Amino acid sequence: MSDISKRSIDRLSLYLHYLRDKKEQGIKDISSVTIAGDMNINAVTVKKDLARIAGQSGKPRIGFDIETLIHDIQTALGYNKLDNVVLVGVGQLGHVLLSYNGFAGYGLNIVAGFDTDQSKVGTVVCGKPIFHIDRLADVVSKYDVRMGIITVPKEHAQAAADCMIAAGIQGLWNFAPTHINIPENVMIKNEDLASSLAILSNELRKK
Amino acid sequence: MSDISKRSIDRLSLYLHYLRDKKEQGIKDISSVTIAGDMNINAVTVKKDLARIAGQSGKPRIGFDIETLIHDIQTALGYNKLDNVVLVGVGQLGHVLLSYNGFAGYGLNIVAGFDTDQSKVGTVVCGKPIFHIDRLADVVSKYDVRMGIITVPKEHAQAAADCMIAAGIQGLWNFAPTHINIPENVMIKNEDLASSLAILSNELRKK
DNA sequence: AATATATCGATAAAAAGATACCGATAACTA
DNA sequence: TAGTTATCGGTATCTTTTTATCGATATATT
Repeated sequence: MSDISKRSIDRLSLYLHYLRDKKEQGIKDISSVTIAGDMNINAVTVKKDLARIAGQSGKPRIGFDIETLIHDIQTALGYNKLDNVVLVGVGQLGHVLLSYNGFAGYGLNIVAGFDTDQSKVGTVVCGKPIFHIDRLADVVSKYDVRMGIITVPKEHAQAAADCMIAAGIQGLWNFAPTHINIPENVMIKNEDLASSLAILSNELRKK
Repeated sequence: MSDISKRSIDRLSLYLHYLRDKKEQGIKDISSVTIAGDMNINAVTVKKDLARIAGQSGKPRIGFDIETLIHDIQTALGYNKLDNVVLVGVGQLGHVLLSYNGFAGYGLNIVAGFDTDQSKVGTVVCGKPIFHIDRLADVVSKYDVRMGIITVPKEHAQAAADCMIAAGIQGLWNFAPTHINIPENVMIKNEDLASSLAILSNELRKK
């Protein structure tokens, strides 16, 4: 159940957006071929992706029940359970993420922000308290936090990561544009806007 | 030269961060095996990635000259030429991207922001003028813009994309969490934070 | 009720990507 | 100067992912 490829996860996420749109339009059922056509993805790929995660099996001449399918994808992507996470680095980007109310829809609950700047400590951003980094371990154990978001300047990214790992965090979501060393048992996902951009730019140049 | 795989581009971007760190530490040369070891990537993969884009060939027992390698990666990723882009949707996230000075280092120059909100039109964010969306086509043709960033609320994402495509933009970088329909000849890169998160969360669950 | 058709899901083939192996080469060492 | 060693780069293999093909099935149509 857990061995979904990264590309498949990426696509599932796209299907989800697409299906929610369709549902809002009042459409009840949809076929994999229709999805594939609208999204410019090979139909068999779509079928494979859906077959792996769908509880229902699609009906010939009808397709899949959209509502059930949305639920299945959400479950597969982990959006239906709630994970507590913390955020370290309450700068501009940190603010944006703290303020983004949509995360709950993705099974993510930011319990608190952390910083070393005393002028930020004690404030509240969008209902989330900002603590000094010293209190990280407390919060992590209290709220059973497994994931942490890094939005500090790149000079402090390694130190922030070390703090979080010491506090018991197992998964890092890194927005700082730098390489971070982590032990084997910790996962990291680098959110590198520049590389996304490079991919787009590269595709564009091919034309 | 242009047919670098997406995964390779992703990795090249990581190498770049890593190599810049090493350069700052005063290190002159580095071997692919060292890079691979530090980054937990297979050594052959690193060699292949570098071989494809490096102008120099690495020297036995020394490795690659870091400075040259950095330059080669930047060239391969398109960071050494400057592309003009526009941004549509001057909300919170739009502000962050407009304010981010690091883009220049990635060959990206945001020439202007666009919005429909009259209270925003005419203002300047971080040196970049905000225009009404009606003026998009003018700016695109004047500055030879090929790429556009979408940071509008998801309800308006399709309309924004249509505007940009009509204005002649060929590549879209979409931050709105929704599916966008585009013609065949236009490229789109969906920047889906939720799916990144799902990938991390999924890896975490495997353990 | 019988037939036609759209769709699914499974199996097979093809393509892409990652990994292993090995000879060649240039720097280090004695 | 000669031998040793670390590293590169190319070829071959293996794995993963995508795409193609085909029979089965449920729905719609006549």
